Amino acid sequence: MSNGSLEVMQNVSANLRLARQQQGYSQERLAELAGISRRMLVNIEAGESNASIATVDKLASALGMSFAEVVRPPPLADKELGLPLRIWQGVQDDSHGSLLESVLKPGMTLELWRWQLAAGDSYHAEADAPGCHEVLYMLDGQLELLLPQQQQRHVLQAGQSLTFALDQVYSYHNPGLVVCAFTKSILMYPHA
Amino acid sequence: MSNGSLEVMQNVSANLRLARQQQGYSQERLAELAGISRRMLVNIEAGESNASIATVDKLASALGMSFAEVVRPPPLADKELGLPLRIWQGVQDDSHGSLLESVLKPGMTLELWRWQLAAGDSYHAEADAPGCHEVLYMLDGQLELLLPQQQQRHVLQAGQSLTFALDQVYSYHNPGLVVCAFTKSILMYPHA
DNA sequence: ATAACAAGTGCATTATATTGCACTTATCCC
DNA sequence: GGGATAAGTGCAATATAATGCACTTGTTAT
Repeated sequence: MSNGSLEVMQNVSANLRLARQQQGYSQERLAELAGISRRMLVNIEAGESNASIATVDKLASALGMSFAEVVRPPPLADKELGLPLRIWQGVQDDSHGSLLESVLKPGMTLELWRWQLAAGDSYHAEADAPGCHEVLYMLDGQLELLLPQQQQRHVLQAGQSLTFALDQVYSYHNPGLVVCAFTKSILMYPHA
Repeated sequence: MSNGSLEVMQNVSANLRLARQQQGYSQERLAELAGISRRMLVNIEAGESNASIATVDKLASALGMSFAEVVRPPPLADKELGLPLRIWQGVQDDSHGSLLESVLKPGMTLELWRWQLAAGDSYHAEADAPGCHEVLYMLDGQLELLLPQQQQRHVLQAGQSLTFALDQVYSYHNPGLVVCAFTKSILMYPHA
């Protein structure tokens, strides 16, 4: 039992219920997928249970989420496309649900972009000037980064970040089934 | 019981043991501080127990850590596969529903943070060194930024961004009814 | 050598997470 | 109306997390 006062469990119940509803599962179906009883899921969603790590992990997996995602404080609710954005520079939009926009005025030593790539979408970029570095921070979903010159391929998850030099070709790809979102910072001055 | 195969519990045991030793606590002392039995702590550190959320949370608190910190993969996950490329799993620090997460390793000329402020929560900061600039980009909710030295007050909405110099006091406040989230970039110019 | 402390083990006991089932309530559809 | 699905409740039964204690092992210090 245990009262629902534990903050972490409150996060768990809120996140689970939201994710379950967004994916269109009933409690019974999700419990079945996770391999736990529906009774337990009811308790967890109601915040009336102090679940074990394993139980929460089963539910996270069944929903395609990481444990950290389920445990973290309230979700970035309206993740879907079309949230109000103030745009400083032109928007390049490639029709099927992807979105590229510059968050900052151009001409600074820092560029800041917010990107969304639709499921399955890709983007290829040529090499930029030496001394430029990119900082990528995943907000939602998954992103696959390809660096052919280094024969490297990385899959980034929400919450992870990655830094690399921009004097090489690279390409993005969204391997997931849902739209992914990330911020892309470009540092313009030379740096060790 | 449960075998020690669950990845999250492996993280928990490794992180707890490391933090406990770094802070110079014996198992008995930590168990006492956390309000759990020493036997349980032994099991958890040995990875032989599928602990409950509440138990892990008690231990995290006793060590001055956040739940997320205890659950995250060990810091060695700092995988440096290729030299110019770094993946970094953010370090979180959440208290009473707000969340401050360092997205990048410290020590770069660019810092990148992800913040969440609980509804009604505030944060006050003293003046930083000249030459530092902040770029704030709202992801969700509302944020009120106060710059008392300039007698300015700005309310930012999701999608908006704002830049200001850090050589002055400033404070954040979440005036909304829901949690707000934003990224906070700090640019550190070597000079000027 | 003895004492003292920290860490690990085995096991019976207790507390509680988890299950299963029967039931209610509400909504939607034919 | 009746039938179907989804969500929530109460309660006994079971599995297991969590406790307490006695014990071993290893280390350090006097």
